[in-house]
Amino acid sequence: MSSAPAFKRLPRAVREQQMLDAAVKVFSRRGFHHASMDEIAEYAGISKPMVYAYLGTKEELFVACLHREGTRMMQAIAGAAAPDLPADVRLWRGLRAFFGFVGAHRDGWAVLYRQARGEQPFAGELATMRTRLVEVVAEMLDHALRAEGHEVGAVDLEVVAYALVGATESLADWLADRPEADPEKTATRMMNVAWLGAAQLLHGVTWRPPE
Amino acid sequence: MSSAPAFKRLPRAVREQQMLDAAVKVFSRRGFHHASMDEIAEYAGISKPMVYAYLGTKEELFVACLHREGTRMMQAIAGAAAPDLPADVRLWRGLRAFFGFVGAHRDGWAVLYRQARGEQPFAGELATMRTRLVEVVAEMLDHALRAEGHEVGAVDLEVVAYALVGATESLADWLADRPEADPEKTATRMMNVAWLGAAQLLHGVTWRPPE
Amino acid sequence: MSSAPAFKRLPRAVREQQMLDAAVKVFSRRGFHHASMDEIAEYAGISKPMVYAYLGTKEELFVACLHREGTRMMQAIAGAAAPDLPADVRLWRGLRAFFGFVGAHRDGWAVLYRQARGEQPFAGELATMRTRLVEVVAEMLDHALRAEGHEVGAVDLEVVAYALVGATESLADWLADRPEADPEKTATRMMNVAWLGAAQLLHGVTWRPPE
Amino acid sequence: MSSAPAFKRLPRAVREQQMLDAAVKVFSRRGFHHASMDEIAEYAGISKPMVYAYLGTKEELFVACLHREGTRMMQAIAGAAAPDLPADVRLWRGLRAFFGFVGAHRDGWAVLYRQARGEQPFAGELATMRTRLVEVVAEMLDHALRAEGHEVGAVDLEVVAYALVGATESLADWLADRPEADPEKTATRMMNVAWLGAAQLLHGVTWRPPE
DNA sequence: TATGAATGAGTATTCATTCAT
DNA sequence: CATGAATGAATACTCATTCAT
Repeated sequence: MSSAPAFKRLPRAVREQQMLDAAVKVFSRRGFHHASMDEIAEYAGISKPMVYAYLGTKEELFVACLHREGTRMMQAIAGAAAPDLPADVRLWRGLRAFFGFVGAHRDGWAVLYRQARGEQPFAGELATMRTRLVEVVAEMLDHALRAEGHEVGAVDLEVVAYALVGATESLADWLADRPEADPEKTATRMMNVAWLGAAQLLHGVTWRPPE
Repeated sequence: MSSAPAFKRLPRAVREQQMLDAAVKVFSRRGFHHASMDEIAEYAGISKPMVYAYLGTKEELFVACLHREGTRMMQAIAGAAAPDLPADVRLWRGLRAFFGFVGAHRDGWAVLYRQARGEQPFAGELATMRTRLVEVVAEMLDHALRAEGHEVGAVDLEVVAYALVGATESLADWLADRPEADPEKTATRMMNVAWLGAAQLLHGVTWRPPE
Repeated sequence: MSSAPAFKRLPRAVREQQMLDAAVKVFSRRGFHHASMDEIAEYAGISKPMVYAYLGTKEELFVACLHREGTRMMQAIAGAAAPDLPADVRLWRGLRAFFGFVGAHRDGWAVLYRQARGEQPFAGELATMRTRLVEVVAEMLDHALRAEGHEVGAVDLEVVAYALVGATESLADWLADRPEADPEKTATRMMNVAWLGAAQLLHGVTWRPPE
Repeated sequence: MSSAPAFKRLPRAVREQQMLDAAVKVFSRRGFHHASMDEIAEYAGISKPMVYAYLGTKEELFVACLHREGTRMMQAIAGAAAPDLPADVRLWRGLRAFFGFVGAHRDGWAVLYRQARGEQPFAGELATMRTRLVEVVAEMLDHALRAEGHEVGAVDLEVVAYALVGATESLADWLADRPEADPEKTATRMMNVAWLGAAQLLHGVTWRPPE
């Protein structure tokens, strides 16, 4: 008698998470534009006005999804790569955590992120997220380079970090599209590309355009 | 009566190019979904039914744009990287051509491509395009590796090529967003990342996950 | 065979008038907010997108109605009150034309106007229309006053004109709500109030329509 | 524990007045349709269900506002124009009180009234209010006419009263829209129009407020 | 009494797409 | 070949109103 159907009149915080869960699912499946607020609400087992009341417009909802998933991912990475480890170990653990996360949430961050890149309204949120990633990577590289006695311009560092992040994103896509692929192996491959390249840079080896 | 204005009744091929020009502009500016067929037709100075008659539905039109721009880009690269050159030179020339192209057409391929990545309907076309790129890169690497006496699994090669392509795409975005940036310098940076990494691989150096 | 159903594929100008007719009817019946674009379109025998294509948003449509009806009314008045007549004759003819118009279009201008007064978005259009009326009246009064050697401040004139216009509007409402009432008689009564004033009436002075 | 904040659990009558205050403010600012019950409740510092419990639906709430403000206005007028004074003095005092009231509550009665005129659901309430005004005016005129030995038909009287009320409403709007305007002056102008009529004004006759 | 949670129903607006001429 | 006219279908968003606690 006292345990009435537990899914009615839930507190706001709970409902918000349910809605975000549903939204992530639907946005992932359909894409931002083909996802309808109706479907999201229905999927969340709630009526549309609640979604608007709690999470705002469709764009805001998408940003909220992106934000939550992005934060989770960053936490996964941060939890894996302690800042007092050597750069290569940090990079490896970070990559492993990243690909592990992407592999474990194949309809989460990677898909939303991919979609957001095509839409101007999300440029701001995206820039923020990518900047956080790039900063982490750049800081890692910078750290290592200084330890070896090298100095690199900020722009150079940023660009290299961008390249690494891009490569990683690309492999994340590759992984997200291949359910049978192994995240750990993918991370290893990425590490090969990233680190063997970076290691050279660390030792002062630089490629120059011919002539 | 008989001397009608010279810009009417153009041959079909010319008209199509005009439409594609308009479509590329509008898709770039607004994004796929926010671009309206009305605007595209108006921008092309033609009526909407003509667009449909010549180039089909909106999706087909977008694919046509993507295709044309992609082909142009591939040609620019192919024209720069002759297959009989050494791998590093080919890679460098290819990258330089690529970034030069992206820099010169800042509202062309890179933007369309970025948008297409978020939309499922274009997955096929995209896969085709990326595959062509990946194949070129993979073939380049394979060539070089065999010359050095190494053998690499197909999947590994594909993944590394993916990573390189992803890194390159990422820097293309970086470049497309920064009008003041120099394509050639960006190409050099990318080459540093790609080649110094790849070169190690060529020499059989491989990174292994610890323990 | 050649006289196909005449109400298809009509030229724009015709359709626009049909739409305006329908919109005036529906807005009058339901009021601005309770009128739905659906109903207007259906009433006009056309699909909704056409309404948007030709007349714009709901607000713009309402303004267009207001404008058309207002212009018609002003023309009716202007056609009746030639500027070279004495002020009282002009006033009388103007009033008669006005009430005649309102009486003849009981779901037209007066109703729309009444509705518009309550909604802020129409303040601009309303001000314009009322200003035109007030100007006509004020000019008439000023004309007459100067002829008598008097001079009155602009504000005073404006206020008096406002009062007259207000009184007239009020009677227009009164008339619009009473199908059985006689416009001409109403005009006469208004003329009495406006021209003679209550005090005169109290003393048994009464204005009579000429001949 | 027992000394709860003193502004909770107020007696019903007080709460109702608070709500009405809030509602009048919001309705005035936004207009009937654009005002939301949410905003009203928030503005009143109370939850929505309370508003419904105390004052009923949105329409009923609006009517209640209209009613309260109208009653206040009528009291202001009635308090100023004692029935044993001569007609012109009563009219003058009534007008002065009316414009004074409108000027002092620029977001009260006049605005609500203006809005109500456009909406059919309020026709009844409006008619009642206007009728009360018209009756007062008509009675005043009738009184005076009989004193002078004249007799006028009921309809004529009603129409004249309507015209006067309409003129007054119009000037009330004029005043409500012009924060810098002086209510007393406006009343004087109205009195001139009402009492003397345009013809008198043309001949230089002017009414002056007594004393 | 008082409220946070919840919703049904309605509506403006847009857009790809197709006839009829 | 070329176009103005026309529409079906979809969708974001709002709001008055009511339960369950």
